[in-house]
Amino acid sequence: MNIENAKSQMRKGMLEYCVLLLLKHRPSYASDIIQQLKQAELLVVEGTLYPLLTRLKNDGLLRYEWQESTQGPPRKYYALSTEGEQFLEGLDTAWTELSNTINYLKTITPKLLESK
Amino acid sequence: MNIENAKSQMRKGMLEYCVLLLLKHRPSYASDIIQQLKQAELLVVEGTLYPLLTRLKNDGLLRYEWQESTQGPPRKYYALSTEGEQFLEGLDTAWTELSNTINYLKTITPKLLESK
DNA sequence: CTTAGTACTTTGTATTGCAAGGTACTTAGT
DNA sequence: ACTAAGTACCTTGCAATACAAAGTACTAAG
Repeated sequence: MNIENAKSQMRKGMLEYCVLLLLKHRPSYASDIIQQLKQAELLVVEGTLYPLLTRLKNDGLLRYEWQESTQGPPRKYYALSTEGEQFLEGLDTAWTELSNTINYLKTITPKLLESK
Repeated sequence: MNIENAKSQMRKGMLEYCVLLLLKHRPSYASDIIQQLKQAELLVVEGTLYPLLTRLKNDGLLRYEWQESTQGPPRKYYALSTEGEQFLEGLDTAWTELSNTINYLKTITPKLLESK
């Protein structure tokens, strides 16, 4: 067990939320999403993102359309469906609840954190 | 894909963090931990927690000692090791970073949230 | 026509949450 | 004694998913 593995585990589930947040902002294609998440300091790789996008599309939360690129092969631009927007609202709630829970747990153990 | 599964995925990785936070507060045994997390509205079941505690112990992050109970069988009280405390600090950092990332992603998409 | 760049996809592995079932100790009732 | 109920710990099998690695395909430049 190392801290990197723990971070990776923390990202689990959050990735789905982050990707939907980004796509709500604007439709994007996979490589673009990876770059945007990188800017937000969330490292994701292709082998993670492509299956995730396919899953979300198969669940009806996303749709996509091909668009020509001025450079290189065509791109698959993903965007939220109506159902995807509703789902995202559910995730917003879940995130708020989880965030509150953890902050609550942190408040009951402030002593040791300050004693450093 | 349903929202419950998504929530479950979100909890992944966070559970480890939450359990360590609780054990920093005070040494506890498994059933007690489940009750405490329930109070914090984080539902965890035995089949999840016992393997997790065993993992953390095998990784040297926790230690335990048996204690007699006035009612029922003896209990395994888990507590953080020195290494566990350091690990927890790493998770604190990871949590803060992840939290900041998501809040940042939320700030770039405020429009649609307000348009409801 | 080869090379580099970009983009999409798939396969195999490891981790881990969870449902379900099992073991064992203690106490109370018959 | 024996049984039932309560508490606590543990294990097995399955499903979801992050990730590394390797593969396919299109475009542009030399």
